[in-house]
Amino acid sequence: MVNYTDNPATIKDIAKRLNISLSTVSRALRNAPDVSEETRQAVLSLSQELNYQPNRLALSLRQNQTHTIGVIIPNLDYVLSQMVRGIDEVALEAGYTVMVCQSNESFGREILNTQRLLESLVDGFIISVSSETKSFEHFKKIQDRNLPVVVFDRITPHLPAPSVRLDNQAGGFMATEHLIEQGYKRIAVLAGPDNLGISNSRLDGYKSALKKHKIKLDPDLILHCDFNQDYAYYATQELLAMKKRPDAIFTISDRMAIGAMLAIKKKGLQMPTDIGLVGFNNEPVTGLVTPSISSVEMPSFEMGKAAAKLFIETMHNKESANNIEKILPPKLIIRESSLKFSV
Amino acid sequence: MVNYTDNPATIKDIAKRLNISLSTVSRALRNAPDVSEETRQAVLSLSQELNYQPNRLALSLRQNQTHTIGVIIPNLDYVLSQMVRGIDEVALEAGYTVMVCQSNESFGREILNTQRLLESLVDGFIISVSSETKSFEHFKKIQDRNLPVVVFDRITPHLPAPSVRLDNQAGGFMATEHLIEQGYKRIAVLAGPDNLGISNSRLDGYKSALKKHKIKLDPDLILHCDFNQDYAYYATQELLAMKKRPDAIFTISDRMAIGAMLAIKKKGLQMPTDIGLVGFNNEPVTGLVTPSISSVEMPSFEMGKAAAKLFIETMHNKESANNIEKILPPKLIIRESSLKFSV
DNA sequence: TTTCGCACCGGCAAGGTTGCCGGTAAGGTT
DNA sequence: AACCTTACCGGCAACCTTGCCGGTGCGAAA
Repeated sequence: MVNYTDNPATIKDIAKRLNISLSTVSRALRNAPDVSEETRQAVLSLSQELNYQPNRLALSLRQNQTHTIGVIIPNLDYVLSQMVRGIDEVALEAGYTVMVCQSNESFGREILNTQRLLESLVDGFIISVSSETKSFEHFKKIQDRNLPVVVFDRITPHLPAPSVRLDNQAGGFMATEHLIEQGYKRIAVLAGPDNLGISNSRLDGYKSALKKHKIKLDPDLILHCDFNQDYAYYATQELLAMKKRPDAIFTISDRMAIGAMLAIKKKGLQMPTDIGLVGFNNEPVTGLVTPSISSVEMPSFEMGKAAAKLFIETMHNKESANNIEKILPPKLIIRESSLKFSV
Repeated sequence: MVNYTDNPATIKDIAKRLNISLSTVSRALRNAPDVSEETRQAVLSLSQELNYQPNRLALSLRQNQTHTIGVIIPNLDYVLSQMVRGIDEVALEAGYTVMVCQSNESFGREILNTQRLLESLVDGFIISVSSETKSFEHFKKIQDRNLPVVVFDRITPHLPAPSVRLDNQAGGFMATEHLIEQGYKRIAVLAGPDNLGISNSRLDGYKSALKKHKIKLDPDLILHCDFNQDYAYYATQELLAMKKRPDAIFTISDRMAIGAMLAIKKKGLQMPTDIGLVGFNNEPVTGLVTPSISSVEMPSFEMGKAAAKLFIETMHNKESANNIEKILPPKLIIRESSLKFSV
């Protein structure tokens, strides 16, 4: 016996066919009490026969929640793809659907995205902010509506919320200390935009490694540039043109490391002998280029899972979890670009 | 003057405050006729003051459409990320929101995803099928409900629907012909799983290039393996261990090209002199490794946009557009791995 | 016999929006 | 004076589901 109508069956159809009320059918389907075993069985079997599926729209309208999470991310590069996969994984498990919006690192687009997701009545947000973002008014709207927010990866003090992030300082520290231990003396940094916490933390790690090893900080060796291969290329050319050029470069991302590598090669310098290089993120490409590039690995997939888990927790007890901050450890992957001596 | 309640304002609130009926407010907001200019202005200004935003849930329930597109893709690698960005772009413009689900190349997961998206009452689907998928029952459910479907990239005759794809045969052809013109005689292919149309088309292109240049097809030179770097690595080792080993390899994806490259290097052979190599997709990594790898470029971002546009069209006149098939041209990017003579 | 408790069930309203229809008043037409 | 048009507006139902409350009938206890 099949569905009689084109439209999906509703509770009403079942009620009519069984000559009982809507309420009873509803109760039967939800395993609520106040239904005799007999009618429950009848309802259940008929609902199967009609291939009944509850209408999520009506349910959401009634219960005022959509079981949907809005995810805003700056792009879909390697790292973020992994994170999204992690979020997806956990969300699916918990019965949530995910709406992913890319801001493309654009402030205006990010505003538009939040707008759209708010209109879609998502139950909350998981956010990694765009590098362009310096004002946070659009996110306040979210919290005004009392919706849970979890920030991850790129966090910022301007958006207080439970967060999941890498221990970026530790990452910067281990990259720098590694270079120091390999005998490099003048270590430059290609940092990101200076409003980006993620970049500044890695920079802090760099600084504290220098401090620990009693190396004087040279401000000329710190360059802020866009999170981008081309900018890094030009910035590196500048670095290499200095009178006392650096003998190692730590870049805040692998994209930038690639840019640096290209500039170094163009200049005719050899890694690791003439100059050392360490990147960040451990994208697969770092292991494939020649020389292979050392990089700080972050557990992206795990971070995504952690963010989604934290979101679900925050969802379930809104107040308590407000100051939670999950910090995951990085791991240095040493490759040819920085390995003067074997370890 | 601010919102008086915690909850977002509804049409009801406006009606009450202005002492008019819900219907009138609704009409005023939708710029429908039958509203005096005076009351319309009153409604509009009050709705701004209260920061009224229509409740999409109620709207969707009423109008039986959610303005949401379900997107199912096998993963979020470089190419698919670009495509998703293209889809996003067009969908946003057209007032649609996108729900992206990754099947992770898993058949079971793909079923689950369609299930979930159907429950979410998406207005239709944009699909690129998993490589594992050999049965298509789960997609039939979609078409049973008369929802529009557009397939892209990985299309299959088992799922008839308007489609957007690369001219894969042309891609395979130009890659192969290029190798032939460079003087390679024994050209091997690393193909994907043999149920994957995308792979078979590229293979067809390979075959017709051989035919055109009167080169006998050697079945031993065609290897099917998983779409995956490691498998390609082992497959290439096999190829290189043959008595009469191939002097060029065309791989159906860049991932596989990387695997092949590693195997070639391990064996101590030189590209392009000892052996030529051409990949597919033109992922950025192909331009960064040494030697850089020639690859067939596909306009991923444009394909995503085209898919979304086609979806919207299909949406608007359900019947007519059923047999549309948009085919985009590939472009060969020649790099060191296959360039014996300059062009 | 009355009262109570229990097991089961139905009606109504609400959630926010729109489509359809009917209604009113003012003005114009025959 | 009777009728029609026009411009505007409100009521009701529907989309689908659930929560609350108010039943009904029956057996058991007082």
